[in-house]
Amino acid sequence: MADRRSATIKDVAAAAGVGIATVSRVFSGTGAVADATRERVLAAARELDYRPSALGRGLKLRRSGGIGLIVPDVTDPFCAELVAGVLACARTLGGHVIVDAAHGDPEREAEIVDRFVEQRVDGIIARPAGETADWRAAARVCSSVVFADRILPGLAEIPTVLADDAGGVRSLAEYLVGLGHRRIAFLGAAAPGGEPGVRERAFRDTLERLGVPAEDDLVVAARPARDAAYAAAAGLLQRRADVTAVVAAEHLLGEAAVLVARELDLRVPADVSIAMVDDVPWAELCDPPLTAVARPGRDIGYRACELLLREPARRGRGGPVRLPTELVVRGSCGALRAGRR
Amino acid sequence: MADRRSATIKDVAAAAGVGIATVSRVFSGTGAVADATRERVLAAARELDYRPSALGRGLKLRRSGGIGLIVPDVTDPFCAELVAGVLACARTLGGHVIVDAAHGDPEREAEIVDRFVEQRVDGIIARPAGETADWRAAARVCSSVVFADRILPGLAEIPTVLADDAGGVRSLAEYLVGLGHRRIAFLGAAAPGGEPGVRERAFRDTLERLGVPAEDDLVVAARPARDAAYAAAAGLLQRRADVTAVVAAEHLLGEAAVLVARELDLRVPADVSIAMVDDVPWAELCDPPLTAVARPGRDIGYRACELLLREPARRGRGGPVRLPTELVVRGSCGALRAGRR
DNA sequence: GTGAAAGCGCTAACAG
DNA sequence: CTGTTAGCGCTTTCAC
Repeated sequence: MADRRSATIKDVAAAAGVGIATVSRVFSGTGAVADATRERVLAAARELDYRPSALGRGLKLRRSGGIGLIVPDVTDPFCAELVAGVLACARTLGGHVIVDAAHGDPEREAEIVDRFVEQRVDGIIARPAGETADWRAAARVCSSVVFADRILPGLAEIPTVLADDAGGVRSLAEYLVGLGHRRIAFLGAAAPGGEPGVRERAFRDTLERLGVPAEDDLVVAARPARDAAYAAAAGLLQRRADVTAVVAAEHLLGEAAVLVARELDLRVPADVSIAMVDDVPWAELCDPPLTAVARPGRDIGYRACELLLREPARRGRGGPVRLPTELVVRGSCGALRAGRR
Repeated sequence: MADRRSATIKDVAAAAGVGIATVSRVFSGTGAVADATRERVLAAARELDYRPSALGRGLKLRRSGGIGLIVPDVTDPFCAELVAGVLACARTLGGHVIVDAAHGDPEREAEIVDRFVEQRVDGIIARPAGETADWRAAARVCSSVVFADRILPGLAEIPTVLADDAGGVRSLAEYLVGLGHRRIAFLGAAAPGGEPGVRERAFRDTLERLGVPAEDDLVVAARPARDAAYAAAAGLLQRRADVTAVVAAEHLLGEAAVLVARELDLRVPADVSIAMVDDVPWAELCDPPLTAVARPGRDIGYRACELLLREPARRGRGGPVRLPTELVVRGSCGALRAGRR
């Protein structure tokens, strides 16, 4: 009880009067051990407060049993869901998760990957910031890699789990057009958030398909930061007072739109309809509650982890896994009536 | 390049024509190595794509260089901030962070602690769910423990970093009384969120000090879940139509209050003022924007990590570290006018 | 400065 | 069924 350092397998073996291999068998669940012996070992272990060392085991097995997870920012609601999904899956599969945030910086991301490799993680899940990190080497040397929520152009061979962002934006656009809107603006992310350009392309394609002009002037891109988002939204709404609806490609942009509309004394949805991608928890707290496309962050994380740990075979076959989104209609979009604004 | 298994220190030593000890010295920064030799080693390592194994090093050093972090739920905004703070600090100190969520379940928490001990983490930071886990053993056997945002009655000797919740609630109460409110309700958490009862006590004390009656009937407790929070808020506001202000002890309760007020067609703040603890990102998106007490989640995490890794000496001395909160006044509280409601 | 050797705690043959 | 043995990759005396 007052041992300076914790008991080892050797101590337990001695105390139980067995060989260390037997103790190992008891704790690793490998091989067969007589019930009586097992009891004796367990008793000795309990007595000594023995904890098998994952370090020793890991060294022998040359894997740590952990997985590395890289997200841009753990405080982003979507990322947090992603993390939660990975944790949930890892738990059922008996692995632990090392988490780190790259904050969109490819250099930093590369460092994190390096560190994960040193830790000999069993695999890495990342919402990648860029191609600086040596993903291929990471996947090859000691672990496999799965991307989540973002596909990297040059690394198509890395298995990936995505939300069907295109489908989400499409349903948003169809919904607004269905309400009668014709001058619909799109607030997109400049540095890609999701497959680069996918959302914007889906927006344009859908409008075109429905015979609504997608004016270039109504499609703006902002850096994914609070101030930039606000600036973009304000610029748009002031420049084009005739827009009747805006689609925001991510929650920061949606928030900016709400704030700007309030600032400009535009009523939502009477003066302008607002809808966005990402059904953050506060969407229903807004007044009016915000119509949004829910992306399954948790499922993406869970699935990515499953892919990594459980289905190494199926990885990457047939392109990225794409999970469905869901349009959640609330009160922030209204039917267009003639003569508005 | 096509090695089946990654290069070891031995491979590098051979390739560089030196002993493994020298390679070790180069990579661990220990001891002195001639510049020429170092270059040779580095070159060989680069050639072989060598990554020192944290497993081997950890085994030798009997510590993994990582820390374990336990929160109730990574998707909770406050917890997410806490995690971000720990990550930030760990990064500067060169450690990695294993994260897991206990979801308020002491059993699960105990399992996580066990697992962390097996991993031989250098320390554990927890927003503890309960006393089931053997915190003392964890602190003794192989790592130290620091609590964050919650103090455990029976474990006062564990160093702890807290927000000044009492101060936060006090400022909220003072603010509302200052606006003229006299019938102020308190929505508290039944299962403790923060030091048990601290917020409620601060609320009652403050009112009393200011000569305002704190009616028991106006102080209600809800389980920290969405539905329970809503039920509690609805019950309160319907039962006592005469309350003019409500203080919510955490963001779930504040949100519930907002929703219920809207449901009941109460205008905020004209009919009822609402303020809450926890300045979540969407507080300013509400209409009207919510007055709230900001708790420094990130700082708490950072400080806890610092305490764990950098200042083992100062730990626990002089009671818990208590970080200040800040009252953020927005538009959800108004001055009481005679004859309201 | 540098190398040889002895483990750190554990698992996996291989004998018995 | 169980014990013995040989490492897994690294750090660290201790000589040279």
